[in-house]
Amino acid sequence: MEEKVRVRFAPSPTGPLHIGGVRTALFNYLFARKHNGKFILRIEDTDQNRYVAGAEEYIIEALEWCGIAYDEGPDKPSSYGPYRQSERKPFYQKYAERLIAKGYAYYAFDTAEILDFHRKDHEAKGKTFIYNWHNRLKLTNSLSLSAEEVQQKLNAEEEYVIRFKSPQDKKLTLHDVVRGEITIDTNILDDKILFKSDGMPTYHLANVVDDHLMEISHVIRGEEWLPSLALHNLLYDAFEWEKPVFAHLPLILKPTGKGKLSKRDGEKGGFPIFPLRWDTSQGYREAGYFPEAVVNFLAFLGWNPGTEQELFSLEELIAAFSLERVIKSGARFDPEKTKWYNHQWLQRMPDSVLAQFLKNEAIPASLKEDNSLEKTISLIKERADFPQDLWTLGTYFFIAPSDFPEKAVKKHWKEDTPEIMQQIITLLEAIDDFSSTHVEMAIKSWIEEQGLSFGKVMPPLRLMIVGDLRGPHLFDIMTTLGKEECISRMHTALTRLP
RNA sequence: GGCCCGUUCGUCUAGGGGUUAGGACGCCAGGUUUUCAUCCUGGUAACAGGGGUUCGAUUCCCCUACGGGCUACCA
Repeated sequence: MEEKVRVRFAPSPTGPLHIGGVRTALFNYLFARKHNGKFILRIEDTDQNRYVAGAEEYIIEALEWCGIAYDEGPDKPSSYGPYRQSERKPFYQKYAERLIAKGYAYYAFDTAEILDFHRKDHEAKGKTFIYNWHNRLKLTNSLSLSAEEVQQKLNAEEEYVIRFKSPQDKKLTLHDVVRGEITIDTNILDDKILFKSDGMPTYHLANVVDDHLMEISHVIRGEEWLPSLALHNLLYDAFEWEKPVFAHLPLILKPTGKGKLSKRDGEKGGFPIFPLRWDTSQGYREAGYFPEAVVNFLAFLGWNPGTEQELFSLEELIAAFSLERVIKSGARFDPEKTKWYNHQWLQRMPDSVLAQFLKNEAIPASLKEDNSLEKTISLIKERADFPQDLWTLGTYFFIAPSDFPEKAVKKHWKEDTPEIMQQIITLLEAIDDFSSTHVEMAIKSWIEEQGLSFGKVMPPLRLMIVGDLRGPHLFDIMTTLGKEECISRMHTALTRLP
């Protein structure tokens, strides 16, 4: 019998979600769906100073665009709510005090200035200031002061924080699905602040309390949280709560250089870092990526199915996903490969969908009624990475060429070319069945009859029809354009070329 | 600095005591397309270093190096 799976994605609304965050959400989502569990969105807005307006909406919109649907969240309430930590304040106060009552936490009255002084002082001596067992009695807190003094300060409404009393001389064995066992000496832990002087909890308290209250079974989060795992374990033990299973995901690293992927890298490397536009940074959506492609390449950053299949729909990912196959080491982000994924997904899109894109985004209004759109797309989509490429790659299907590249003209437009093309026009005019194979047959046999070379005819013909030496099979283009248009283009070209 | 985590082609990765160390992206070459791109075929390229353990280590252990994270009244 499988335990009930409940997982959460818990972003902080301090700005737009970047693709690293989307990846974390995705893995949680995949895991939940795989095990018929619930996926929860929880907004961790306990830092009032860093709150950014619009960030929560952005997160929700981004997840929706990616197809990562959550079962519970700020806009999808259930009995486990509310789903914004700012709306859960009473819980944290209560549990922080419970910890104090049990002797696992204490009030501390040290000011930011005094702590800062200690830190700098230690640093100057080449040491590190850690607020914990070896100096907590020398500082101002409810362990060093008498009960009367503490009560006096509390009554006077002096500012205080609540700190966790980290144990001394203990070896902790922590468990992580991705990394196995991790051992920690509690003596190097500091007495982390659980409850801030502004009445809000810190991440550590809020996270553990909420995960418990929301009955989270698996905590799947980024590796940056690994150092906090000891504290979180200790907290669960102090509350006498059952711990969830932990899985720490490897970080996504910069394409080049040092460190984890950041907003700057996108600007530098010319690739999106956010799923959707934020301020002046365009997102994957605006850059022409399909959500399917984004999800696909994100899934392969830090995970793989162990088979050689690389193209996965969301449904296929759900079926294939497992935490055991998550990779331990950080993954360098490769913007080139994201293009390849998009190319692959574009090939899988129905022509009707791509046609709609062209209609909406690219084609000038005057040309929108062209009914050969889908046919055109089937001819050019295989060379496109992005929907917008369909327009740049196939403009000539809609607009007759007016310029002809000098280099190509010089190479292929000879003295006798106009005469030959004139005869081709005559030939085309006589063709009734203007299908690709038929036109091809007619022209090819004519070339042979005349004893001409293909090289003398085909390149200039392409030049006249397309306006360049590129594009799909010429006879397919001609059929799509139709007899009249082809002949008209040839006449135009004859007047403009020497 | 301290603590924790990690290290297979340039990149994402498979593998795992005995393998020609496999795939994908990129790059290069050939083929197809009398074009360009796509596509197909082929090629390039890796077990960080040093000690152990072992008949045998890329695989297990230790050390070093390197990389990453954390070290806030931020998450």
